[in-house]
Amino acid sequence: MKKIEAANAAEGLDKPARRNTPQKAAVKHALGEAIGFVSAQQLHQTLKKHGSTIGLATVYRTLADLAQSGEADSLQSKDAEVLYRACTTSHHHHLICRECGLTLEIEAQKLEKWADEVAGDHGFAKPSHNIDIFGICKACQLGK
Amino acid sequence: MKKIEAANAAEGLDKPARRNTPQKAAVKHALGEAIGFVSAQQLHQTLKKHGSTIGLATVYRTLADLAQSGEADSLQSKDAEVLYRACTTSHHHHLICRECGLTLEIEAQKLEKWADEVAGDHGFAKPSHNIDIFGICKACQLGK
DNA sequence: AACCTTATTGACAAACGTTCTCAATAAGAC
DNA sequence: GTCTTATTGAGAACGTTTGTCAATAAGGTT
Repeated sequence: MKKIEAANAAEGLDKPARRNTPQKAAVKHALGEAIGFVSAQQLHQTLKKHGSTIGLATVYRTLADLAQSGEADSLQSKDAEVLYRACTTSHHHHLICRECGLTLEIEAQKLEKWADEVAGDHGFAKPSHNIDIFGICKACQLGK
Repeated sequence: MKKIEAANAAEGLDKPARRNTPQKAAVKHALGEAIGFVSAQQLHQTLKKHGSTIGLATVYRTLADLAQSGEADSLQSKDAEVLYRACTTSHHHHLICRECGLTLEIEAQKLEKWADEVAGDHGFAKPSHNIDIFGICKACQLGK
C-alpha cells in the first residue's frame, strides 16, 4: 500500500522517508559534546579519533540536514568554512569568543523587531537577518 | 638617505611603501561601478571584458587590501565566497536583497550600543559584531 | 634623462573546504 | 526472511582562494 502523508502538507512535497542510522546519531552526539562552534572537518576528526569509520561526506550531509531542520546553528567563519553548533531554543543569536570559541546564546526580542522594521520601512519583504557578536571572554582575558 | 616614517607610528611597523598601479585603480573603479556586492571572480570577469589583462590573483590581493583599509565592505555569501562592495561611511550595516543584490546602508547607533553592552554584560572584551539584514526588495517583489 | 631598489604583477600551481558520483550497504516496511 | 530504496564511504571533481616566482614597473635618487 502506498504511504499516505499526514495532512500537514501545505506544500506538495512528499519527501522520501528518513532513516535513522548510527552515523547520524554519532554526528548529533559529537556536535552536542563540542564546545562552541566546530567545523565539519573537526567533527570528522573527532569521530574518527573515537573509532568511528564515518565518511567525511556523511558528516557534511548530516550537518547540513541538522542545520536545515533547525537542530543546529551554522555560521560562516573568517576562513570561508562553515561552523556548526547544536542549538537548543528556536531563534537566537550568539556571543562568541574569538579565542576559544566559547559561545553564549542571546535572545533579543527587541532586535528581531528592529530588524524586521528596518526591512519593512525600506519595502523589503520576507526579512531575515544575521546577527552575531564577537569578543574575548573572561577566561581568555585572564589566561593571557 | 633612509626614509623616515612620520610620527604617527604608535606601533613599530614600518610597512613597505605602497605603490599606485593602474591595476589597483581599475579594481577600485570597477568596484565603485558595481551594483551591490560582487565577488572577486565577478570583478575579474568584468575587468577582462573591458579589455584589462589583470590577473585574478591581483584582484584578490587588491580587494583584500581595500577591505582591510576600510575602503570596501566584505561579506560571506552562502556559497562560501567572499563578496565585496565599495563603502562610503565608516561603520554601518546592510540591508540586502536576496534576489538582485541591491544593498542599502543602515546606520543604527542604538544597535552598536546594544551589541557592546551585551558583550560587556557577559564579561567579553573588545566587542565587535556582524549584523546584516536580508529580504526581497520592492522591485523584485513586483518583477515577479 | 638614466638608474636602482623593490613592491607589484600575471600565470600557474597548489591548498582548501565542500559537493558529487556511484557501487555497496543496511533501515524500515511488508 | 525479503524487498525497496535511502544512506553510506571512498575518491574524484569542483570552485574559491592563496602561494610561488620570474618578469615588470613605480617612485625616489642622481
